[in-house]
Amino acid sequence: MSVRVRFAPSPTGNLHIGGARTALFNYLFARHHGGKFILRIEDTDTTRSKKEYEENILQSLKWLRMDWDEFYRQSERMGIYSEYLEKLKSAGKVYKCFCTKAELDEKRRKCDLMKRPYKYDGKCSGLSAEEIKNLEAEGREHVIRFRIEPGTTVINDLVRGAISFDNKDLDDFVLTRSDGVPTYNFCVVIDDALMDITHIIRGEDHISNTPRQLQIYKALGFKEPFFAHIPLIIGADKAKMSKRDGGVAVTDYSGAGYLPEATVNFLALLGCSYGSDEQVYSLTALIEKFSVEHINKSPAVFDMNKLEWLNGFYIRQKTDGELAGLLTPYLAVKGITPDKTKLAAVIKLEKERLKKLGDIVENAGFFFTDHLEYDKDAYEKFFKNSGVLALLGEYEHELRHIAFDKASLEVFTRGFVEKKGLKLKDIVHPVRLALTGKLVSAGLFEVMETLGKDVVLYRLNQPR
RNA sequence: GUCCCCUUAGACUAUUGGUUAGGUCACCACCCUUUCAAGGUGGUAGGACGGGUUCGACUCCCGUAGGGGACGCCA
Repeated sequence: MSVRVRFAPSPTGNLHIGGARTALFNYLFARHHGGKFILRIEDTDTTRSKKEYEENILQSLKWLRMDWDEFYRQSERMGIYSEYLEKLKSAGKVYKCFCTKAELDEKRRKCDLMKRPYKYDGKCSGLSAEEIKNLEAEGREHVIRFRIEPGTTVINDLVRGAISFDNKDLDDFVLTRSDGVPTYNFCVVIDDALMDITHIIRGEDHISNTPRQLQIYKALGFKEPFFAHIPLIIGADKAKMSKRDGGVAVTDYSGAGYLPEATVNFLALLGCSYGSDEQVYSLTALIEKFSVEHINKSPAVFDMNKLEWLNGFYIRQKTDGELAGLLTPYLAVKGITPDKTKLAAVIKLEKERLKKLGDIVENAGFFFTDHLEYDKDAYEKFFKNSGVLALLGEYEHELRHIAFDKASLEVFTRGFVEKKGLKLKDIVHPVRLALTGKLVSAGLFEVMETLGKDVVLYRLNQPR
């Protein structure tokens, strides 16, 4: 049987960067084996699921270049779940539970107080037909719970080997809510079985759900899939990823100007290896080399440094033309709409200095503005010095007669400082400050050439 | 607290009982140099701890410590 895997996000938030990695591993596995990658939206939580989140998830997956072969939405499959619920009912595997949320909350609170683990106590598991009738007559709502069998449940995990659970640590969990909508633990099983999912690759946060799900497989006589629980991504502080780690949503990263190639490459490297010391992998290369055997067991820290390095690397691989298209939106949001020639010249200078596309604004904004903002400390240091100002004045004066290409500018400038008995840096730094407002930039003479004579002469006069 | 999982440098990883424990990011130094970046060269830094098993342990087993996850009418 050919491989079929799925990514099953719930649309209760934007696609999480960790979720994207889970999707990636599934995608790589499917493509590596020539199997199918299925996308299934798990939207049974009707109060929290939002269409906009589903759209964000689809958009993020597309941005990462992951295409899916089949698409499902659990909310559209309700009939199927109730059909299987009937089977469980007639097999006596489930029961109605009339406990209210308030009652359960109270029990949980008490357990917490006594430092005892909470587990549903099975209060309603032995209700007689008559008791049920009476409760229903009172108009009491109920959920359906699954009756856990005694014994032990073993997960044969492709990443971790055998993981075994004593069923007495499991409680009778809810299959359908009081409004009749089935819950996650029920729907996943039905869907995975009916969709012929062969391998379930998901985050290790699902390990503890797996024994419950396995019980449903057994009760319904479904064939068990293979499981591979992958380690989670954690933040620099070793806790869950948070906003401070650079964003939790894929769209945070796309928005900041990380390239999909870099993001995919980086995520693929977290918690997995590919049989060589190479760090740079295209999607195609990842597909070729991916293997669950190479997935690690321990959580991986999301290392911004490495992401930035990879992203800078991929930016440098882009052609100037590609970069023009990529960078334009980042300038546009700042109201900058450069002409093609100017943009091309700026890209040449900034390309190898960008860690992310969004850096273009900070790095090169001065090329496109009429109102320079000067670095405050640097301004004090250089432009409160009459000697420096006089020097700038002379430089500007002589510059009027110089051809404005970087080679001529450099020859002239070197001659100028030599004549004055100065070092090159004595003129370069104040000039850079006057032209860019900053102490760091691309090569000064290239900057001058790109800025053009008029602007350069004008800006050299401004500090006075 | 209970259950489950994990543990090679600051970070990601290689190693599958015999290696001078390898690579990458970060960091440091030097080169290049007008600053930054890029590039080049070199460097600092690692098997959590304690017991076993074995001729030999990073690798296997046990314990401890630390970390992560789960404990919902969320997924």
